[in-house]
Amino acid sequence: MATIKDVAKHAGVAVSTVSYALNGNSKISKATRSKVIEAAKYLNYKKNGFASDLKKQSTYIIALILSDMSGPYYSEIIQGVQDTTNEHGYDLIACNSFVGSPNNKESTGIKFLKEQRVDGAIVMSHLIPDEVLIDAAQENFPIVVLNRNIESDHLINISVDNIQGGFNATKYLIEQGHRDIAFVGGPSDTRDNQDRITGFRKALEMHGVPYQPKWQFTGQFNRTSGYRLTKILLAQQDWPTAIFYGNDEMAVGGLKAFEEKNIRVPDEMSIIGFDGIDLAELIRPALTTTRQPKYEIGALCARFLFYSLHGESVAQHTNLQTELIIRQSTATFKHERSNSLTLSVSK
Amino acid sequence: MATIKDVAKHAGVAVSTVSYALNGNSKISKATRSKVIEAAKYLNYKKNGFASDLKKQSTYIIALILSDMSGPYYSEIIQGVQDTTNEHGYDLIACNSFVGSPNNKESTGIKFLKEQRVDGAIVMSHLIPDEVLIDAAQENFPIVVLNRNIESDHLINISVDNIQGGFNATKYLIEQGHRDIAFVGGPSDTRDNQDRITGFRKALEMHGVPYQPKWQFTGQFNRTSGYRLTKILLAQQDWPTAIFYGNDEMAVGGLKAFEEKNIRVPDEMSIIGFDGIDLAELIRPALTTTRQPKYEIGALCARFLFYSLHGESVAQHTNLQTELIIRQSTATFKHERSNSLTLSVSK
DNA sequence: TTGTAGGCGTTATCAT
DNA sequence: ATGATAACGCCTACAA
Repeated sequence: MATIKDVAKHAGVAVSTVSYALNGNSKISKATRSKVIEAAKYLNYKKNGFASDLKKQSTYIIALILSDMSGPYYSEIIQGVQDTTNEHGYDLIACNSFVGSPNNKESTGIKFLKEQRVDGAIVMSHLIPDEVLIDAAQENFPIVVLNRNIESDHLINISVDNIQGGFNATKYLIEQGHRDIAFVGGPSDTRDNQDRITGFRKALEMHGVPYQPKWQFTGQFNRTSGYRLTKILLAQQDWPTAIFYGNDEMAVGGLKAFEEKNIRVPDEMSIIGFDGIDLAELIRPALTTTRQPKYEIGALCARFLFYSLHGESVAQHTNLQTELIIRQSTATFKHERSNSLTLSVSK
Repeated sequence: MATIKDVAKHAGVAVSTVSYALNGNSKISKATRSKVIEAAKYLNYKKNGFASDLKKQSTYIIALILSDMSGPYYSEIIQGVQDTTNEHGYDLIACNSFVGSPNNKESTGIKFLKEQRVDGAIVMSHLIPDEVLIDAAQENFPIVVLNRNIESDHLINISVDNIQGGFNATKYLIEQGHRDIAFVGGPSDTRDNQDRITGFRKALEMHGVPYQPKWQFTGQFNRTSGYRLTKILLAQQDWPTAIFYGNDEMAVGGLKAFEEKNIRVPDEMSIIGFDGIDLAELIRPALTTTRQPKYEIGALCARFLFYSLHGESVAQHTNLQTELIIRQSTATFKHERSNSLTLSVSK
């Protein structure tokens, strides 16, 4: 690999001259510049990014840390981050934070955070422990975290009001006449899920509907898990008349389980999701859900990061509201259904 | 930011001792090591990744360069790349290659490629010019490219047989009795699209079905474009009985257009997509499509990159086959339909 | 077992 | 306008 020195030698000029010429400094004469450029081309010279970063102490890159780069949920959020990052002339890289390697290596996300290989980070994954974030965040290395609650300098919290979202969704179900409502959710150690449950139970309580532990399920935030848990639920003796799924993906999985059992949604069972992913409106029946302002979340995370990077002060906590979107997967509860359900169980 | 020197000073040892201690070199005594670790913790020392990379001349990171990180199409491919990368103990970062910045800056992808900020790259975006790839690829910097055909050292081509895929899909449509088949595709300057058209026309020709330029449409590989082009197609006087969409997303967009016009798929119109994304089987009617082995593509790209990185020889070109998946969006052509269509046009 | 010192490839300061 | 040179922070012979 040719270095700047080689180019200098080849062009018969000093190293510094090459650096100036290649970086477009105006004090280099036209003749020298073209001589340098030619030599660089001839030697197939490419600047070494690390050396440059090391010297300059900044990269103009920010990292987006996800729990799994391949998830569909992030799609729209990434769009928001991407656009904003671009607007500000920064580069964006995404890395994941899962720990799957055999050698028990740290995840890429943690590595980037610890070694400060970027100018700042947006963390959307819960797989990064709070302490790592707290001691990575610095004056010149701000971090934006989604859906947490960390009180620390240079750490900016952006959250979605999952409690309110869970509350409204449940309230809607109750208003539709449902009193037997199951909650089929994601991992119990994630704040998102906890908050949605909190909202769920709050709504139940406020409307005098008893909470039934037998109808609370815990799994993963994906389709397969939604499918499996629904099958388990259906294997139980008595069924709810409505199900609140922890997210849309789980609801889609649930839908498949109902299809297989020939249970009609929403006539025999109302279901509601969470997130408002694209798929929710494309599937049939179109899914009633709680929309998170995903693009805005992404854009806001990036904006706040840049504000902080530029020394402007930013609110430590920002809470975004959700919106209930009523589609075709929910219906008002009509009493007769209860029987038909019991019937289909017994056969 | 504390450096290794500060830690050395604080711990009362030499710089090299700190380096050894922190990197787990066995020749450091236990006492010294813990002294060093404590000092590091106290000063909140973090190794500077760039300095380290600069010295070591390798990063154990590979870059995945996409045209747009937020696209749903890549989801499964990324999974494959991710798993394989992990298996090999490398880190993976994703960056995009679109040029949207105001200052006409190079895309992040190109920057990473040129400055070799990683140990190797997988390029899935057509926004990176061939020449950039050709002169970025080096002995110690292999590049795997998807769906191109570049003959150059250290450049590994992995392609999906889009011609065969397009051919089989079209053949199937013809076998179902269709003779009036439209092609609603993506950008005409992408190889994927060109190849699918080639396959399409080859099948037409081979079965003696005339090719109709009026039924060939060019747009973008996304839902909106599929929707719009379909509306345009429907605004034309005569309709085909089947449509071959350039990809599944476009077909989904088309489906919406049909729904709006109350045209029943597949009874009145057969449609077929390409790719085999998740959505294709979830939507109603479930989409007949040509499945690309997406996970395998991702995994293979990563594997080949590592082989090359480890000095093993790799085939310069690999061609992966597709598979036709017949679902509910296609039906055999029955003659009467032709009339009912003309009827619905006139009203 | 620990310390010294040179160098990775750039950039930026200061002379010339 | 150009050149010499000292950092940037880390790693690693080699010496002690």
